[in-house]
Amino acid sequence: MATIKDVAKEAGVGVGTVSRALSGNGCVSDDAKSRIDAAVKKLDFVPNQSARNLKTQSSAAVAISVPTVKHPFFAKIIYCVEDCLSKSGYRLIVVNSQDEKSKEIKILEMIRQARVDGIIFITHHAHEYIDGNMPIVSVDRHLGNGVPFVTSNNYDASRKAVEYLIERGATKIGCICGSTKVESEVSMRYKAYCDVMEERGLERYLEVADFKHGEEMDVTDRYFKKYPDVDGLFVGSDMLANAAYHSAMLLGKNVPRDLQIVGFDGVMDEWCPHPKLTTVTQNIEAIAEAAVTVLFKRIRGEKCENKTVIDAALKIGETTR
Amino acid sequence: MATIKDVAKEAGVGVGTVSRALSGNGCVSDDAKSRIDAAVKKLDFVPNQSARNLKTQSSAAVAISVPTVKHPFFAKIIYCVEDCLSKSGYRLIVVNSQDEKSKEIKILEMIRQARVDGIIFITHHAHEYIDGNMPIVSVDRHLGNGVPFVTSNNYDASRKAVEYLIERGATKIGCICGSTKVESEVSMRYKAYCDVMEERGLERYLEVADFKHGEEMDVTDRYFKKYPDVDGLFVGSDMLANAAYHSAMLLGKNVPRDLQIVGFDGVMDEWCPHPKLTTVTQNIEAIAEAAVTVLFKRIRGEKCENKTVIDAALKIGETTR
DNA sequence: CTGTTAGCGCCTTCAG
DNA sequence: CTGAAGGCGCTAACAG
Repeated sequence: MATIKDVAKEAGVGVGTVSRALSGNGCVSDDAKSRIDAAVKKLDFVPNQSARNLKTQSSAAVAISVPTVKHPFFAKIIYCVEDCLSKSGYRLIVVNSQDEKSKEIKILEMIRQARVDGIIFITHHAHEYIDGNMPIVSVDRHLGNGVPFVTSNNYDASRKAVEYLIERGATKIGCICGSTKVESEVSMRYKAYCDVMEERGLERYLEVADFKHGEEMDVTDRYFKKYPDVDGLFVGSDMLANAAYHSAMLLGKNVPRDLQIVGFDGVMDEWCPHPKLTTVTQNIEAIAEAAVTVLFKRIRGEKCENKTVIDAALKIGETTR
Repeated sequence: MATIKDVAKEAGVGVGTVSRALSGNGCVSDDAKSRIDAAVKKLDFVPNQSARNLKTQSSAAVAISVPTVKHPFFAKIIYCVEDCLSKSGYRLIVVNSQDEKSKEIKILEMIRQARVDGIIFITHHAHEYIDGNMPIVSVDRHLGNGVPFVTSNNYDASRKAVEYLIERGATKIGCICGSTKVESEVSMRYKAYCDVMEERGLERYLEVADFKHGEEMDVTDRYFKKYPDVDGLFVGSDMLANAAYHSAMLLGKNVPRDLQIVGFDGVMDEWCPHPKLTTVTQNIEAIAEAAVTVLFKRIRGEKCENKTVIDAALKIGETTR
């Protein structure tokens, strides 16, 4: 495999000139440049990234840690982040933490091993010793210690969702959300529900459920047993909303006639063509882009906003009237 | 940040000894070892992976290229591959080719830049200049030139699926499959259907559709318009089978009473809790594990089997009687 | 068993 | 604008 030295010899110049020509840092005469290009082509030269990394103390790679890729929301985040990074010549290393703290700690190690320049960290755990000085950004979670994060405007969007149910004539409005172990913007979703209910003097039918991926329909079945006659339901995620739809249908409820459902995320439509949920659609492309932008700032050591909010919009589907 | 040199000085030994102690190659006295351990701890030393990579000409990283992570099958493959690799201390770089050949070519470049030790390549395109000497393995695709690949026993499993429909009383049995641009094991799915139909002297209602992710229901709607009275349907993927289910239901067909459906993949249940498809379940954990095993052999330059077949089993759900 | 040494391939001053 | 030279941090071969 040819090295920069071979190219230099072939082109009849010094290695420094080749390096400058290839990296674009510093000036090189057109004459030298064209001879170098020819030599590169002739020798089929490709710069060795490891050597570059060692010298520049960076890796042109970013890691993302998610509980599991096997979840539509995370899959889409990863898709968008990768798309964004590849445009800047960066690579994305994906790690499934499987919600295990020990695996997440390994990921944190990667920063120190110079295997990655930064980390996008989506976790349910608290990590004491990470702080805002490290090249880390989170999504939807407060990792604390000044770690910047990107999130949708969960509270406002959720209020709109609940108010929409009222507007469409629902009178007994319930809410199901997943619980979160760390302080998360996601909890704003049921907070908004509670606030709206309180303001309107309406009774609450709230369930904050602790469940695993795959147990969604158990949760919704249980909910309908407990509150059989709600006619409006705001659900904290589309996976759960989809489960609620099927639970309700199997119980003989007609959606949206007997029960209207509004979800949150806007990711299910890619996987399940039916039903088309009325749902708060997060702008995941924008979230990913913002996360990458903030992360790059952190990598360069620049100051950056601690919290970035991306607008989410209510999208009307077939589960409301 | 401490280097191996600092550790050596602190421990009062040479750098070679430290290197041997840390990597485990070569013998080190217990005395030296304990002093080195202490120094490592005191200095909070972490070996620099870039330097290691440069020296060893490897990266302890593998890349996987898929059309999109936003597909349950690929998401699960990635999940399993990552799990497998992380146990061997390897990292996984994920690339969405978005079905674009140009992006795939970039990925191939990564190998040469020594950024990755190997590639798991899942593509719809032909790449002329890759061959069995490169550390590449594919899934379900014949990349040709001796590139090894891992696949389910598509043909046999599909035959069983079609025969199961017959067994359950279906008489007008149709089949919908996605088309593939390269020679792919996936085409065995409709080949099996055709063979069974032929052997039994039954008429075929086959549609090999060329469509994009997201257009599934267009395909199935069209299919039912063309063949309104099939009462058994073998579908080449779960995404499509799910779409067929919803298409049929919206047309007033009762599944499984009027129409029985068998899918292929076994991945939808994680994303959509309903309906529980009767489907040929691929053993993706085993596929991923085999792909990694074969890839490691290729990386070490060992000979390996060109084709690895993993058993897929028919799983009975609620879309057959 | 151990210290020393010579690079891995590249980038980046530094004189010219 | 350019060539030469000195590392980046680590491993592996070598002579003790």
